[in-house]
Amino acid sequence: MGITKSESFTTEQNDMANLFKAMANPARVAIIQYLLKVDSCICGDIVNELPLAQPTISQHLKELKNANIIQGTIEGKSICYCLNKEVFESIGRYFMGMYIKLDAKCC
Amino acid sequence: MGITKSESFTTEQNDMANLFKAMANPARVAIIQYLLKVDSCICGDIVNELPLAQPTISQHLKELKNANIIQGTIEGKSICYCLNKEVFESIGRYFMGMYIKLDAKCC
DNA sequence: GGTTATTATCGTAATATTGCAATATATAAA
DNA sequence: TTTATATATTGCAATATTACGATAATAACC
Repeated sequence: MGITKSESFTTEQNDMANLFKAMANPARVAIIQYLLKVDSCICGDIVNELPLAQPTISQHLKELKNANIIQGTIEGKSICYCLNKEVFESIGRYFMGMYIKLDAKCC
Repeated sequence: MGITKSESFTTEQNDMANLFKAMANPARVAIIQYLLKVDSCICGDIVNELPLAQPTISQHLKELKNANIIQGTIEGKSICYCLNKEVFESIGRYFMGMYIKLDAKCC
């Protein structure tokens, strides 16, 4: 179908899936990496950094914002974007927690 | 289009995006959580655990295998699945690394 | 007011994903 | 060899995603 049976799964499972979905695109990975590289707010030069048209990037930024991965504040006629530190901490803990729990008692 | 311009991005960016894509579905999140919960190899009762048809689950397992998130070994007439510990460690480190790098010098 | 620069939205085409019924394959047991 | 059980593959319909041109909205500047 292309329709995921979200109602069959827990809210937590759907939330995790949506968070991963927000990062499941190379353009959005590139945006995140760029924001990490400059290590500060970026006011309006993301479009020049990526090989995609402006509406496309605007759409990707919107999805990252919806997922709470970045935040944008209006600054004059441009918008300043930066990464949401807490999200990365919680994702990191999620995976490190899994790693620690896993005993690798595998076949 | 629905087609991502993969060729415009680095191999690393595409690899990360593909890894997230493999986890960007509640059914696949549920499979991972189930394998984590039982904390051992599961030989053939995944289909009974999820509210999806057998071909659908088979397909999800295939995608998780392709992403190297799980591995499956044939055991008689069923297949034993378990999580790939290293993947979770490296994803965890990736995010914790981002968290540490981020100075939160945000607007 | 008008102009310019920046970002957002709309509409749409191309492609991808999801889910399942039907069927195929594989292995064990009888 | 036949039968039962477990998993994979195929084919397809419904829906989602990606990208972009055209256009709108917003805000600074003159």
